[in-house]
Amino acid sequence: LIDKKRKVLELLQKIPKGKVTTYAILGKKVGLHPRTVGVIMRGNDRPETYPCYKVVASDGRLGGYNQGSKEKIRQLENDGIVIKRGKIASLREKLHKFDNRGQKGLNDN
DNA sequence: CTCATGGCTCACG
DNA sequence: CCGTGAGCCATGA
Repeated sequence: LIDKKRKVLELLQKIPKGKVTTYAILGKKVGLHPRTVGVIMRGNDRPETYPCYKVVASDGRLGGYNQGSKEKIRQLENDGIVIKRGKIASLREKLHKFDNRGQKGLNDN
């Protein structure tokens, strides 16, 4: 378990600026379920070391934040992410793929 | 070990 | 598009 947790945290650090990811993606990446990822995030003792704010829900919702959703939004905006009504704008484009597989541009909103 | 929760997601209406 | 219910995993009491 610990290894997977660390893996998730490492993946967070791999996320380039201006990009985000979802709990589901991380969960699949490490072989865990989204919920577990969320729990790990909550239990993250080093939010400044691991940018857990870059993790959002599949729907593009911010989900929550141990330090407050407000803060999460600010962090995301600081990275260039645009928040629309509490949701990520063009999440599809902002999603960071940890693997170079078929990339296709799509837009929403 | 069992029970309850949580930064979730998906399937049905 | 939104509300509801069920699934599934880790953590803490």
